[in-house]
Amino acid sequence: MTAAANHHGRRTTTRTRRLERAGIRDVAAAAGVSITTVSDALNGKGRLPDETRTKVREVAERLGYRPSAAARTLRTGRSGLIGLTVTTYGQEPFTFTEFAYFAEMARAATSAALNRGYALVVLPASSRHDVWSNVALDGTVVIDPSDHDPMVADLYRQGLPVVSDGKPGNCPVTAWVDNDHHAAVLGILDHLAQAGARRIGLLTGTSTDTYTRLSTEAYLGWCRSVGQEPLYEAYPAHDPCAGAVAADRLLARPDRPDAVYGLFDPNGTDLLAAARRYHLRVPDDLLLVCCSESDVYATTEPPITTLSLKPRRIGTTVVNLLIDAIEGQSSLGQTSVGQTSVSRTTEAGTSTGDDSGGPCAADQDSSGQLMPTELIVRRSSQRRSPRTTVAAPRPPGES
Amino acid sequence: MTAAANHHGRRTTTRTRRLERAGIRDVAAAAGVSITTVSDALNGKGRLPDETRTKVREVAERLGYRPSAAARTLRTGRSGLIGLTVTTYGQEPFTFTEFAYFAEMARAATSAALNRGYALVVLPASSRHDVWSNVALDGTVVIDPSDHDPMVADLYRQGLPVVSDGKPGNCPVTAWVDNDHHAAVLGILDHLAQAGARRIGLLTGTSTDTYTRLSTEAYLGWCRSVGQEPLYEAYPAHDPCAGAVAADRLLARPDRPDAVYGLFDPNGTDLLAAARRYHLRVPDDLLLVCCSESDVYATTEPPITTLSLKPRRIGTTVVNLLIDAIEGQSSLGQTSVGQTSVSRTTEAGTSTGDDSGGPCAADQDSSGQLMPTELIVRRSSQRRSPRTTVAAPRPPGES
DNA sequence: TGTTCATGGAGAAACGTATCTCCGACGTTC
DNA sequence: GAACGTCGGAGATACGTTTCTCCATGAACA
Repeated sequence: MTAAANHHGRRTTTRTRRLERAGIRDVAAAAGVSITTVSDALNGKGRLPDETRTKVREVAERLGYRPSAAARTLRTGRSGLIGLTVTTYGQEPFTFTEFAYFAEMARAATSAALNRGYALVVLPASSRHDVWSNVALDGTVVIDPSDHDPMVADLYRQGLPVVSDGKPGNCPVTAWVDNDHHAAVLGILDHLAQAGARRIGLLTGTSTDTYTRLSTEAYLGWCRSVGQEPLYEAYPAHDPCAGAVAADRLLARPDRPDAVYGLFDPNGTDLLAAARRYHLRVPDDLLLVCCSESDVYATTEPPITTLSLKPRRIGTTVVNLLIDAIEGQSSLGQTSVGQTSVSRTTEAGTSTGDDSGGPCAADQDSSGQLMPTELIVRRSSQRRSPRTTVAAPRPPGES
Repeated sequence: MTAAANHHGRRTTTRTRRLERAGIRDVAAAAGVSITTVSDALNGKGRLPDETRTKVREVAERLGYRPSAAARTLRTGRSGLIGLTVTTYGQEPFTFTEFAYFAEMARAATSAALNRGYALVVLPASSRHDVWSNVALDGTVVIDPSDHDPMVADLYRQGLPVVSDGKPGNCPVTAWVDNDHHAAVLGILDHLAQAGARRIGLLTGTSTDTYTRLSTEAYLGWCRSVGQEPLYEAYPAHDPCAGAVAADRLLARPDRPDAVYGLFDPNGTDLLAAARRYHLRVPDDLLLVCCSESDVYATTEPPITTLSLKPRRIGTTVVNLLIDAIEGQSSLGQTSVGQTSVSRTTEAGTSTGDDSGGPCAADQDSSGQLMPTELIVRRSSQRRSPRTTVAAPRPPGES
């Protein structure tokens, strides 16, 4: 009678396991129903009376039944896992300069994924091929892919959705999200000019990623348009010491700028230290802005104006876009980003066009979103009234 | 002849797929060998002549064959995935105060896992049950588990190895790693006393995690042993503003301390700001130390002495311990941590003892490792010669 | 009394791999 | 020339699900 024994002849060694984890068969046997019924009851499918459902659930609970994720994945083709790929310098998983940005972004991405029932697995681009080809991914988020990124290409070729943070150079992606770096830099330069800057310098990087390239181009374009000689120093952004040196060089020039924008997180500190060395008062002699997600710049002396790329917003958007693609909802325009205001939307597409032959996802265009940035104005870029954008609750007794 | 057609009668609809990804069967058919041979050739198992191996590999490459991770996991019971669980405050995946610590630790853990062929999946403890029960994990790293953590208990009950960062309170784990918080605090207090401190204050937290508890206890014990009245302020560490307020309160006391140790990362900044408000010079009027992984304290004015918990070392050790457990190498003592010097090793065991009945891993004791910390001495805690431990290359022209 | 439906549920076929078992063929050796 | 070890590889099974198909049963209806 116990329907357990005659499972179609399979599982002849019924005795020898029994120690192992309970499977769906065991639940079915214990509940006196079929496997189908258990599956349906637990997953809320099929047509079953409530009593059957609750009974099956009880039995499953009692046996401590946990469905095998591997089996489910094998059957359904969905793993509920999305990759978070990050470019690397040297051995380390994430880049130094993008540290705060990345951490915030990853945090938001994790939250967003979780909210929709997915988990994130971190896969540095430099990891051994066998590692990330060994995990069943439903899709991948790529942070700042390099041109012709082999990993991205391989993933895409497998038919997996790929969404990138940072407008992709030359690799095909399902969608991308990026800040409006051009507008951001122009905004900062205008802000500095309005504060009285006559000669604005730039601290930039030597790498060829999108962020560095677009920002530098925007700066050069602005210089042309207002007729200012470009004043910039470029350094390898992944080297923390090189930043301090470059900042020093920039302020040591005979044609010293009276305002500087630094593209990378530590630049504020670097520039402040350099200014101190040359006895330049900030903001009186030198206006300062840098791009950073760190709030230490709220408490430096003086507090430094920063550009925030809003990594949380980016992370959330990227993940939601990816999951939309995974679940086949190509519902453009309702990204459910919350209160995000998208400043502008352009179309990208794999402009090379010839080898569009991705096995799947070939029907929807590779589209992108530009997200706005936020300038947090502090004393370092203002010569008059120190009016801050973010009104932090100030403890009493401030001088 | 083409052995493809008669696969035992299965796959009757051979025509209809063909669009999908190539499976091992397709490779076998194309290479004119059996599935077994393909599997063996690709995995370097079995007895096969080299020519067969290379031929199979060529065919597999040509077809773009990627083994199904899900199927492999189902068959072998190994997913190559390890969970990284982190406690949460509110909605966010990781805690605010542990931010830099966590980021560094996670980074090292990711590297270490990758080096051994595993990938990390981030699973906040607050995530929906269905999410993390839906991913096939080989084991889990838990950061600072709370007492009787239900998630940890559930994982452990499933027979999964669990290694915790932070000595676990009351939940059973396979192994744990923690800093020697007691020794660290005593070291700092001695250091401050040696620098001339007479009344050392503490900025601590109100939460009950191991770190906060052990550190506070060490402080209180030290006070007793030297006969000093305890001077401390506790605040909810997850609230960034509360830290600034608590720092202010501590320095506003009538029995104001002449040295303070802050347990959390932002405390250095908080205390510096508070000292400025009260016109206290650091280090002349007030000695300062805080626990932080951030290098911003190298460039504050003055630079602040910090205690580093060496999160990279912890992350590496934790992951290696976990993978050792997963792979059944209960080889204690050869953790392959690299150049790490373990200061002391104690034995913990699930001291409650009664329900040791984890289905697996029951043979090896739940053992722990204490790792040393590092005090990075800077100006804020020295009244005489500013001799730093880390000799950062200083740019020329420093005043 | 037969026909139709809705209900509740059982059977069995995949999903794609790893691996255990076994088999033929080909030297070797006594 | 028969027993035997080794090489190279094929067959088949199991991993634990989901899901498609289909069958009873009883009620409603003509």
